[in-house]
Amino acid sequence: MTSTPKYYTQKLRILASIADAKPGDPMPTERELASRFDTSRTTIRQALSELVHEGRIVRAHGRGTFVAQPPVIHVRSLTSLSEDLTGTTLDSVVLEVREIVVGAEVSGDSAARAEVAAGLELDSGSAVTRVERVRTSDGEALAHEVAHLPGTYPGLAGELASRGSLYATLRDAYDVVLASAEDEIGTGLADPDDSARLGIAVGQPLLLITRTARSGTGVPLEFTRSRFRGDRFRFLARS
Amino acid sequence: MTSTPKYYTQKLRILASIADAKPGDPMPTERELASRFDTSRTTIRQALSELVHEGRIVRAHGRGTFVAQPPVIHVRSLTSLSEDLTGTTLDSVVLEVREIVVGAEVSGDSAARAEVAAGLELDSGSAVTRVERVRTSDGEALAHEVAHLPGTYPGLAGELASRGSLYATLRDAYDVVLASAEDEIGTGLADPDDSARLGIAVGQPLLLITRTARSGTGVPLEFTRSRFRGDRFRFLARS
DNA sequence: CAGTGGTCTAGACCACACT
DNA sequence: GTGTGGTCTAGACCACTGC
Repeated sequence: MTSTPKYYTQKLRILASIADAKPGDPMPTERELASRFDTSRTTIRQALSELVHEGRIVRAHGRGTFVAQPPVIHVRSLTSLSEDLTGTTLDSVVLEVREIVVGAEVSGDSAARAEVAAGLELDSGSAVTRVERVRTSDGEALAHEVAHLPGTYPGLAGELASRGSLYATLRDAYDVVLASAEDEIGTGLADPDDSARLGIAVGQPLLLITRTARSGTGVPLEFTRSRFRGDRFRFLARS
Repeated sequence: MTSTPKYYTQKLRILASIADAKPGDPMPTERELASRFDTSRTTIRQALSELVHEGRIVRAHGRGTFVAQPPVIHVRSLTSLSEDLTGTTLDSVVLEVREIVVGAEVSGDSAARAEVAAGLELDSGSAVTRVERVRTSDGEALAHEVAHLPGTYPGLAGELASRGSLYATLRDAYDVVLASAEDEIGTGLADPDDSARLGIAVGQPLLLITRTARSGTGVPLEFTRSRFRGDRFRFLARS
């Protein structure tokens, strides 16, 4: 049997020490923990890093380390296809709405555009509307979401701003009704872009969700990639 | 803007160097990479750790580091409630089948038992059948799964052995039909137990899935907690 | 400015696999 | 034994926050 590494012992001790702490409570500093547990700061950081990955604590550069907030649970209902939340509200901030041409041999993110074309089952050169949003709850950024809709949606930015929900906007302003959806869910790690957009550390676990929604006749109407904070979010699928 | 850390630059360089490598191909050793990129082994390890978390490479203690296999996608179909897989087969190894009493004030895992009682909507003291399995694909351990079924199932271990699928066994041998299910999905980190059971490193990201399945009348018939390897697995939910 | 977390170093020793 | 990855140290400096 492998012996337990030191950092893991420290992790459990730290976990026990915050068992009845409230979200937002400050933790001892890394140097303080290192001296208290008579170990190196490196080892303490390894223990703290796992607790950060598990969503138990959060680190704030220059300010300190704090006990984390409990996770938000995102309910994805089958019958209504609406998005809902237990307890809190999931809002969104639109970063950009623009038209692009998919599958084209343009510089840069051509792989991403080919993927969108495949997801929407479109030919190269088709026009697609791209909607980039940050999903928030209580003012805290939880996810970065890029949706792609086949064709053009004149005035979409304005309609979205006044309605909030993308699905409600599609239904009410454009008569587009989604009948089924498929979500592929995996894990990933925050890169520097995620870090900046979501205010989390690089390397933090993410929940990656790729959604393809279709009409009643099976025509793809939406292809969306979402990157949710793994420490603050859970996904609920009903079937 | 924050400057890019050195380990992140190395990560991208390493990623580029294995762009056209095949799964299973050996990587240079950590010490070799450190000397080649003129940096410390610590920094190289930080870069490699992220690639491990992302499922791009795997580390084997004492043997070396290798390019990882592509992930397996688990399809969770709504209509049949059956479990299926794209490409490969998802098998299972039964570790244990036994009866327990939930919610009881016993030593140790009383919190877990209370949780099971709540999930199955049972009173404290009820009898429950506990089925512990390891899910495998191509002989590789992908997940650890603990299912709880209300009541007793005489001969379940034997029936399971001859049929394989838990749902098929419940339906064919016990006339238990599941009509709906709810999956709560989040991320987690491998602890030493996960590490031993799944053959992965402590701290590796996991996909945590808690499933509650019910009869047509809404009575809970199954409460299962699964811990899937995040680097080798994706979950597909249809609705 | 002082204090926090973030990165990096050079080196040591341990645990494990293979020969 | 040799070589691999796994853990740990003591210290340095950087980047950010808030006084």
